[in-house]
Order: sequence, then C-alpha cells, then structure tokens
Amino acid sequence: MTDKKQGKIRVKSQEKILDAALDEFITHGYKGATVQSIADIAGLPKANVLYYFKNKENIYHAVLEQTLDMWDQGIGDIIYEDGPKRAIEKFVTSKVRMSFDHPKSSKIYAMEIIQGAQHLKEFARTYLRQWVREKAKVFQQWINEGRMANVDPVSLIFLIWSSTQHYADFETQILTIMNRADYEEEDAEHVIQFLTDFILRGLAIDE
Amino acid sequence: MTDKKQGKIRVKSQEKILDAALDEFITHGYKGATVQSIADIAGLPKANVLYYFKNKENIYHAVLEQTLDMWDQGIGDIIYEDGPKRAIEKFVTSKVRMSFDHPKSSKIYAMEIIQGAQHLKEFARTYLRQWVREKAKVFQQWINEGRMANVDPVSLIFLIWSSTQHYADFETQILTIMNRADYEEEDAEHVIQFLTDFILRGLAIDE
DNA sequence: AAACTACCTGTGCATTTGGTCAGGTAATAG
DNA sequence: CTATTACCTGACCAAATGCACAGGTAGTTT
Repeated sequence: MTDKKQGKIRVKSQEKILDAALDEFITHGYKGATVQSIADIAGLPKANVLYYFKNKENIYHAVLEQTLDMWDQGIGDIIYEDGPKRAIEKFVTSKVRMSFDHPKSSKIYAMEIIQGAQHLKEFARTYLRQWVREKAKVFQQWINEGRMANVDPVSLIFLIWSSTQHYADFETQILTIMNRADYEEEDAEHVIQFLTDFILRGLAIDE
Repeated sequence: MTDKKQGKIRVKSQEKILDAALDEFITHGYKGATVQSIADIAGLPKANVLYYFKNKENIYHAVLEQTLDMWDQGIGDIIYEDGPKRAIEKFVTSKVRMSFDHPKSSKIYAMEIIQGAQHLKEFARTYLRQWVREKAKVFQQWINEGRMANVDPVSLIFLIWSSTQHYADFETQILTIMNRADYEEEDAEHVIQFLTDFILRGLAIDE
C-alpha cells in the first residue's frame, strides 16, 4: 500500500510522454520533432513534459532506451544446442513477430541508423558487433559440421535481419501494395512460414 | 553552341542545391532540414537557394523526383524470356549495385516510407502496386511451369528488395559491425554472389 | 549601346522553437 | 495541523526559421 504511491503519477505521465514521443520522433525525426507536439499528443502542457524530462534530447534518449530494451528482450537467441533448423525457426519467428507486434520500435531504430546512428554509435560498436561475431561463430560451427550450406554467416545474419524487419519498417509500402489497411493475424504466420521455409532451403537444411 | 547557354548557371546551381538537399534531408528529415543548412552545404546564400526553388517543399519534391528517376532507371527488369535463373541474377545484381553506388537514394526513399510515405502515397498506389503485380505474375508462370519452387511471389519480391536495399539503408550499421570505414569494390561483388546463390537455392533453381 | 532577361543577395519579419521560471496546488509525513 | 515534498503550468524569452522583397549585377539579344 505504502509501496511507492508517490511515483504513480510520475510513471503514468512518463509513459504517456514516451508513447507520444515515439510517434512524433518516427514521423518527424529528432530535429523535426517538437516538444509542443509531443505534449499535444500526450495531452499535457508543454511545461509538464519538460518537468519530467529536462529537454528534448532527454526524451529521445528515453525513447531509444525503451526501444533497445524491447529489442533485447524480444529477440530469440541463436544457440548451438538448438541445431541449425530449430535455431533458424526460432530466430526468424521472433523477429517477424517483433516486426508485426512492435513496428514502431523497429522504425525509430531504422531511422536512427539511416540518419547516421548519431545516438547509437556506441551501442553498435560494442553490443551489436559482439552479438554478430558470436552468432556468426555458431553458424560457422554448423557449417564445419556439414549441417548447413557453406555460406558467409555474417551475410546470412544481415539477410535475416533485413527480410524480417522489412515488414515493420516498410509497413506502409507493403500495405499499400497489397491494398490493405492493416496487417492481420494470419499475415505474420504467412511471413514466418515463407521466410523459414525459404531460408532453410537456402541453407540446404532438411533434417 | 547557342544550345542553351543561358541555363548553364541555372543547371549547375540546381545540381549543387539538390546534392546538398539530399544530404540535409537524409540526416534531418523533411521537417528537421533547414533551407539555411542546405544553402551552407551548397555554398550559396540562402536567398539564392530560394531563387531557384520557391520553397522548402519544392526542393524536397525535386530531390524525391530525382530519386525515383534513378530507381526507375537502375532497376533491372524481370522479364519472362530471361527465365528464372537469369532474371534473378540480373535483378539482384542491379539492386545490389544500386545500393552500393547510390545509397543516398535508397535512404531518403526508406525514410519517406518509414515516416508514412506522405509524399509518395500516389507513387506507391499506382506505379509500385502495378509493378509488383506484373512481376508476381511472371514468377507465377515459372512456378506453374515447374521451373522454380512454389513460393508466394509477392513475399519473394519483398525478400529481394529488403535484403538488397539493406546494404544501402543500414550502411552505417553494417560498416560499424564489420569495423570498416567504407565499402570497397569487392564488397558489392561478395554480396551479389551470396544473395544470388542463396536465393536461387531457396527457389530450387539449378538449371 | 540600349533593352531585356537571368541571376544574385542583404535585410526584414512574422512565426515557431527549446527551454526557464515564478508562482502555484495537491499530497504526504511527522 | 504543519512542514515538506511532488506535481503543475501560464507567461516569458532569445534564437532560429521560412520566406518575401527590393535593389542590385552580369550576360545576351537586337
């Protein structure tokens, strides 16, 4: 009861602000986003937004942090013990699900990278690079054991990333081409099916 | 000689402005870009920029148009007569080359789509949709003739788009991960090799 | 050389922006 | 009930922005 009642409003307001900011930053980029607009979307006075977050950059950092957390959390790992078939299935599935369930996260991330990754240089240099190296090693092991085709593991990782994230980042284009207003449940399943089949075949994995 | 000497300065200046604008729009988005900054990059006074292009939106439209022209021009077609193998090879090759040679074009295009395609809705609705339908039909024919695996042609097109454009849009991330400053000649060739091999295998095309 | 057109740009201005701040109210603790 | 803290916000401001415009210069045509 005494828990932390004090922070209740704080948490609620911050959530509203971050949600609003996510939309604003996606549609207008960092420089184009305005605190006033974020405040309007959140339904709060600008001064209140700046009461919780010292300045615009602060808001942006908070949004990015939230996004990276989600990335971290939602990404199925690639572990040796699973073997190539199961690992690919798990990874592709979780990436596609992420794209359909949280397209906004994928979008700001993509914008950040396209614009030069000013705010993510460090993340990419340390965390990401490490991650790719580790997973590439796992793929290489499977290749050495003759359990999958001999392809460049790093290129393979890029292919999986791009083909799965595409459904989040290019959502607008895909929907327009398919003449639809929104994704539906079955769409994600269809994409998962297509991509896993395709990639497994591309890697000559039957098992 | 009398050709059109009058327009010489005009053309030169406009080129400088559009080049500058491309950079500015990529790094700051439409709203975040400023005419002053474009002028600075182009090495011209702001008033001169606005002499050639009425206003900011005008500049942006010109940049987008230029980009779409390049897209149109640089994209190898997918034609039935080539057969699946040759067609995939040609298409993937030209898409990858575009990504490595003109990453900026791919980038503003990507930004536009991510931000909701406000300025490209019409293009996507008419031109793109048509293009995808036509090409999907060609793939379907090959499938019916048993010349490639029975996959959803539209998903296939998305996979090729995403996996090739990735090298342009996510250039920064890829370079950082590979701990490199720039792409080199051989990189494009390596990617072309990897993707064509992989996709042909994924489509069960040997021939 | 006169007339005409393309090219150029400093100055000005209304508007928008990020951010401060003083002066509050509500909630909680002692 | 009092003191302390968390929460809230209208009003303000300096800086930046998109853009109009007037008053030019350079080049071309006749």
